[in-house]
This record gives sequence, structure tokens and C-alpha cells, in this order.
Amino acid sequence: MFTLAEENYLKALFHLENDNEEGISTNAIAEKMKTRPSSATDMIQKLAEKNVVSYQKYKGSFLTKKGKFIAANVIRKHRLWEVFLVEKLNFQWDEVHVIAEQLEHIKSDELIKRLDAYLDHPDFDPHGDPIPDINGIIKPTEKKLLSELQINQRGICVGVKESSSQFLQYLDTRKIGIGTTIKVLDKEDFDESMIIQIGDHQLQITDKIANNLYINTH
Amino acid sequence: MFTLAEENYLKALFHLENDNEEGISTNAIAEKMKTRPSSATDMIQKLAEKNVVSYQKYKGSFLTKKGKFIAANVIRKHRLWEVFLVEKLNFQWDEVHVIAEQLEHIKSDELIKRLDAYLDHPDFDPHGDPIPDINGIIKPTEKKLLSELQINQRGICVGVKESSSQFLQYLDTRKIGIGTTIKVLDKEDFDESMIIQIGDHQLQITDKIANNLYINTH
DNA sequence: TGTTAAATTTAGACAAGCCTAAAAATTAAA
DNA sequence: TTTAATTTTTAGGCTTGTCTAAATTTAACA
Repeated sequence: MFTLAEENYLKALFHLENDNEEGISTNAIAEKMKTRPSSATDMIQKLAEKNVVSYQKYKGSFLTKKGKFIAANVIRKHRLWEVFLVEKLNFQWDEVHVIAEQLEHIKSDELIKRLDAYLDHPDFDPHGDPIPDINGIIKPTEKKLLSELQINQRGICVGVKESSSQFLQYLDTRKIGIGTTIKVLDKEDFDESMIIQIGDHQLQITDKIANNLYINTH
Repeated sequence: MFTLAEENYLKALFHLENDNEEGISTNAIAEKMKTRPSSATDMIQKLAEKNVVSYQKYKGSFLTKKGKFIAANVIRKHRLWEVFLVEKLNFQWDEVHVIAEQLEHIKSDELIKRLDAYLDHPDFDPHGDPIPDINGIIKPTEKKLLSELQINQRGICVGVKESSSQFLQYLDTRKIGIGTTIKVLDKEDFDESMIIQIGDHQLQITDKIANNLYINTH
């Protein structure tokens, strides 16, 4: 069994591995966990003892197979709870993260099994991030940034890159959410802004926005 | 803000106060919390520092007004989650306690507000225990034990006294649950067993069962 | 009422997870 | 390639919540 702190470190390692191909540096872990490097060292060494992290002094760390499974399971729970909070309790998608950070640590396989069924086995959380299956497997999705779309191309919004509260609220006020169909009407080479169609209205957006929205074009 | 351990002690004190009119003994607290008396002393002293418990050395403890409010709120969360688990996720009523013990510590007033609304503001949990309102007030209910009913009297099962897993399963297999109407057909003075009517079938029950079921006769 | 017995508290320790300060290893730069 | 900068680890400490063992207070009984 893993403690709350251990689960959070495993989750952090899982997220950091996506970027880095090398072993993850202790400093990077400390930064992600908002602790001191010395604290990260302590915990990494403990997790290595438990065979969920592979660790060599001064060389960085990465998750073992077992570690990946446990981390994916925590992330699975986090994202399922986020779906619950948005779909059933009508939270806005920018309000759910903090609460899901607590709910993800509730220990009961049966609970998650039933919650998953109750939510009709969702594949994505409200931010468009994929929900790992019960074996920790994440289905790869071929999503691209809105900025990569050509004029007249259309697609469905499936997620955001950076989910800051401000950005999510920006999207909400403009009626952009997961599942929203977006069509590129025009692109301006000069400043990389674009004009897009959402439902029956048009909207001009900056490159910053276009670089933060994931689109599934099929 | 209170830690998980602190909340659990407050909850224990709340439950123990119902029985004892006097200050609650340190030993009783330790027994309830399954710790040593010395540990209970430590925690009680800390809670007294925080003004949620009134404590005098060697004299026992009781909750202050503030302590009662916090405890009732934890219990409110526990019972609301139990309703969710049974009503929405189709758990059996004897399976939900352990999970609710974890969920009750999730910190988000908004979450509980929405959960309460989602469950349609229930007054009782699946065991028939009343759910404190947002101010920590528990509506008093005039329930009596099934054993106190007279022949030909009827009432609705509103709760159980001891909710051991065995007992709850005994009730489940005999189709007795919260809301079940029970009518006393006969009482045997000799062994205090009774014959009761449930729906369209009759059942003989021992005094032990009759002393464990709360009935609302109105 | 004096003397056990029981209940309660204090003292000192320990594990988890964090910290600061200092030492050691690695990497970068001159 | 030798020194300086950076990264990482170690050492020692702190808090929370627990424990055991010992001391103290209260209760019980003869």
C-alpha cells in the first residue's frame, strides 16, 4: 500500500516521463512537487526501495513497470472523479482539479469500478485528457493543436494544453468546450491569429489561444 | 483547518457524547479510536488548545460548541457519501461505511453542497441515521426498537442499532431495509421472539433482532 | 481511613515527510 | 584540464501522531 505522499510522487514522475526520455532529475521532481531537492531525494530512495522507481545516485530516476501501473491508476481515479464532478455535479471544468486531487487517493477498487460504470466508461476527462484503463493503458490519440489546422479544416475540441483557470474561463465565456466543433475560416500569416467558426458565430483568436487548444480532426 | 486524525477524534467524541452525560473518559476515547490512552491524552490536549474540546486533567472531556459543529459536519459528509454510494453506485448498505470513512475527509464545501442537492437533500443515510444539516443540527426522530412494539402494531424500519456486516446481511437476505413496513403479528413472552409480517411473507425473529431494529410508528 | 487498583498523564522514542546547512559528485567554462 | 558552478546527496532537526514505560491522580474497598 502507498501513502498519499508516495502516490503524489509517482504521479509526478509519470507526468515528467512524458517529456524526458532520460532519467528524471531530482531537481525536476522537487520543482514539480514543490519541495526541496533533499526531500525529493529522500522520497525517491524510499520509492526505489519499494521497487516502483529505478534510481541511481546522481543519475536521475524513472518509474518501473510496477510504478507506472500505480501512477496510471491514481491518474485514472483523478480523471474519473473529474468527469463525475462535471457531468453529475455540474462543476465548471476549471473548478474540479483541486477536488479531484483529494478524491484520487480514496482507496477502493470496487468504488472506481462502479464509478466508471456509472459514468458510462468515459475515455476522456473534462479537459480532454485520456483516462487510463484498469490496466493503466492510455489509448494514444492523434490530436493536434488548433494552430496546426489549415483554412477550411474543421475538428472537434478534445483538450487544452495548459489548463490555467483564466484560460478555461476564457473558453467558457466563448462557448468553447470539449466536443465543440471548430472550423478555421481564415489564418493571418502576420501574427498567426485566426478566425474560427463556433456554432453559428465567428471569433477571432490569437496565436496563444490557437496553440493551447487540442483538436481531433480524424 | 483540522487534520484527518483530529477530525476522527472529534467524530468519536460526538458519538460518545450521546451516551455519556458526563465528560468522556480518556479510556473511552482511546478504546473508540483504537489507540492507547496516552495517545488519546495527547490528542485531547491538542484539541483543547484549539478550543474544540473542553478538557480538565483526570476529569474527562467534551466537545465545545465549535467542536460539535465540526464533528457534525464530518458526520454530515460521511452520511451523504453513504447515500451516494447506495443510491447512485448501487452498493449494499453494509459495504459503504469503510469507503465513507475516507470520503468524509474530502475538503470542499461546494462539493458537499452540490452532492447534497444531487441526492435531493436526503434526511437519512442508508442505515437510517439522520444527516446533520449544514449548521450541524440533527433533527430529532422518535424512533423505537421493534421489540417495543405491541401485537398488531406496525411501523417503518428507519435504522439499525448495531450495524455489523453480519446483521446487515441477515436483513438483506430477508428483504428488510430502510423504508420496509413491518407489522408485529405475535409476540412470545417466554423468549421474547416475535412473528412479523414483511410484505406478503411472515418471519419469526429472535429478541436479538427485535432489539436491533429501529421502527418509526408515527 | 488507609491501601490497593484502576485510570490518567508525563517522559522519552520512533517513523513519515518535510526542512536547512554542508558535503560530495557532476557538468560547464576558461 | 583545472577550476568554478550546478546538481545532488547526506547529516541533523522538526512536527504529527503514535507507542511503551513510568509516574501520578482518582476511585474502590476492607
